[in-house]
Amino acid sequence: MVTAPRRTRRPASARPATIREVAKEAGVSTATVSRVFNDPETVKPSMRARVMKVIDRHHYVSDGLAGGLASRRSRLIGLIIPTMTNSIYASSTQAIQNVAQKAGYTVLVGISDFIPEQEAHLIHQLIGRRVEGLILTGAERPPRVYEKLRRNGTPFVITWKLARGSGLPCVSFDNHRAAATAVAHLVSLGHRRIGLICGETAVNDRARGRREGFLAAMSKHGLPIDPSLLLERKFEFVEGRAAMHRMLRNPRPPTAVFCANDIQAIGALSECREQGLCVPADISIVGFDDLPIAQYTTPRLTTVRVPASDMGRRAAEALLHSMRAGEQDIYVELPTELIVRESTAREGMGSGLAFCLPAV
Amino acid sequence: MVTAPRRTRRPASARPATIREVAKEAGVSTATVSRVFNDPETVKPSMRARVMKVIDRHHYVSDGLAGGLASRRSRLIGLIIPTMTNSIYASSTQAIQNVAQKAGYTVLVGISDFIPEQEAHLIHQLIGRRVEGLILTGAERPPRVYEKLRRNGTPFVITWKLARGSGLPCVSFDNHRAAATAVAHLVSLGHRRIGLICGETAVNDRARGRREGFLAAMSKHGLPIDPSLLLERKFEFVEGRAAMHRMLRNPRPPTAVFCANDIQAIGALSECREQGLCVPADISIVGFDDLPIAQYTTPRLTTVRVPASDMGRRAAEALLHSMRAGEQDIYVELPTELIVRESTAREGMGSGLAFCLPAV
DNA sequence: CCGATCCATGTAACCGGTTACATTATCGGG
DNA sequence: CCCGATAATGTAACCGGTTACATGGATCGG
Repeated sequence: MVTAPRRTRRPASARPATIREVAKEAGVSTATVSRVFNDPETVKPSMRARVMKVIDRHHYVSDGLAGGLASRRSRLIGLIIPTMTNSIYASSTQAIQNVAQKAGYTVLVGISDFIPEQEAHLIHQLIGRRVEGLILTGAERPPRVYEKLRRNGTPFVITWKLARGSGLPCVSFDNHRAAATAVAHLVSLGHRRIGLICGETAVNDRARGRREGFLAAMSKHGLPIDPSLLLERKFEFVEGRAAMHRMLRNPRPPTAVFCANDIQAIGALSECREQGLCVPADISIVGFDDLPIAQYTTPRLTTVRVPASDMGRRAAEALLHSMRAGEQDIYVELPTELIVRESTAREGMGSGLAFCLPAV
Repeated sequence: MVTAPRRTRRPASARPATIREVAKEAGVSTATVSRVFNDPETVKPSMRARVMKVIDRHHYVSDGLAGGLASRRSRLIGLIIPTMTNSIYASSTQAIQNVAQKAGYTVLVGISDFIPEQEAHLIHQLIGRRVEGLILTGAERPPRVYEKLRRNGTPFVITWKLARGSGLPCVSFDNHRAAATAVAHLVSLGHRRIGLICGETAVNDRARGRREGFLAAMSKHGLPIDPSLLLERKFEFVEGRAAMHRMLRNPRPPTAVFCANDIQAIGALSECREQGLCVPADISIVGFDDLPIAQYTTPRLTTVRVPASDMGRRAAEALLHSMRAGEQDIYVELPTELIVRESTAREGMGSGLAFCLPAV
């Protein structure tokens, strides 16, 4: 039996051209071709033109793997976010992409789905891709992960969570304080029985920060905390809805609910409407994030605006700087802002007001 | 003056370990270490354990650039989408990520922002990263781009647009037909004066498909087309709002509007409410995409459900298959579905109905 | 007990760029 | 017209993995 050649060659047209082929055809050395890309000023215009012609003719695209390996610069930065279904991450991601692109970097995005093991795996993968820097979401992960980052010399920065005291580089706002602001707003409107709907604190230190901010604010204002009014759900509309459903079946339902993110808040809003309750007359709702959609709900959502885009931009800038400078002491705290719209009102206004929505 | 060494070395702890270091310390050859990763069954368990110990101790992470170069397999697939702010792309992206991950691939996402040059640039970049396959949005791009893909042997698949007749591989639904369905629904409710709000057809062949579907359906039903009722805007809530504002200031406003995406539809909805109009009593609105949020608007949005997640999954699967098989004839058409909710009603019902929302 | 076979491992060429350094053109001044 | 400086280009050793092939040891049937 005749053995076929081991590696079946693709048709020539589909095998990308190499720098040596280009160099040969242009009658120059590979170094010159390389310089045409990386240091165009150092090659004489006439020669540059000659090389460019060959490049264009062959649709030559320089191999980033080889280039990255040789130069020890992948021109890649990594980003890990927990989910794509919450559009708040779209804002920060967009901002990061912008900064990165301007600096000549490509962004590798990993989605962890709130699963710590998945996140650790993604970090490993991205280190393997030799990203020159990494933007992480949240600060909580096993020490071995941080150790791996350190040993592989990958600079990183944490977002969405202030990593106070830990010495970890971070660019974020204060989840704790922001949540407290929301509670303070509700208290100032006379609410005393306030519920909380938030993400799963076991796998989400941002949600935990907000929860703790909520609890701290409650006790600061001398309000009792009813554990049956503390609900944790996944980041989905339906989950927010289900949580609110539960909240309303409580023998003593709350007069206001703080939702630690807008997605759940909008689900909650919809559940109230379904139950024939008027927001804000019967019950007040505060969200968190200030998604674009928050201005378009009925009623418009009172929420905590989070500097997602700014945070992304500054995190990326800080990361690029730390990549160049080699030092990692980044600590940036960004402000949040309570946006009061229509979903919150004085406690005890009762139902039947003119602007109360009828159940459909 | 004393010259410093050219390349300042990072501290040893931050220089990632190499396979040769690991091999040496474990007392084996680099081939064995490599096999521990890529072909674990072929190395004796005792040896594997010995190597793994060294790997763990050093937090060794194999260099994907070098590996990709040597094996000619980057284990990367590329995805280009126009924007992150429309969450419909999150669904398809998520699905793609899932399939890719299961097959051992990482997804490189590029955002084109609806700018053709930007898209061409991203495609070039991704080819350069030696993605083994590429998932594109829409079919329209200069021939040189397709030529570049061909010459570099990068398989690809087009999504969000059926590339009929062009012979280009695609997995999509039919924008044209889906839009026509929406119009048919409105016509069946007695509407004759129907407006269109859609994306910018000049840079978006999906929007163009929907627009053409709209026009075709209108003339099929013998309805006149008023150019002043054909509006194109960017994909933003505010843009949909502004478009509807314009629509309503028309001397003869439409009784129904088809919005070629939900984002703009929700903006339009909000503008109607602002103007004291009742949807659907005064004016009907149909969206397109069926974003999760469409169930939570007031009124709930009638819209065309698009198989985003399915499409992403099938596109990724088809791409992986075509990467292996080396052939590129993919043509998959997925169904869409009109989801009738509350934002559409019979024409001429007039205002003042019980469930009409008062302006706030 | 020997050669064929198979399994586990080692050797080293190679992937396609980059870049330090060497070499050759170019140019201005004496 | 020659010399030294400078600009432009070439040479070839890497970068850190992979893998075809070689090698050596164990197994086994005859």
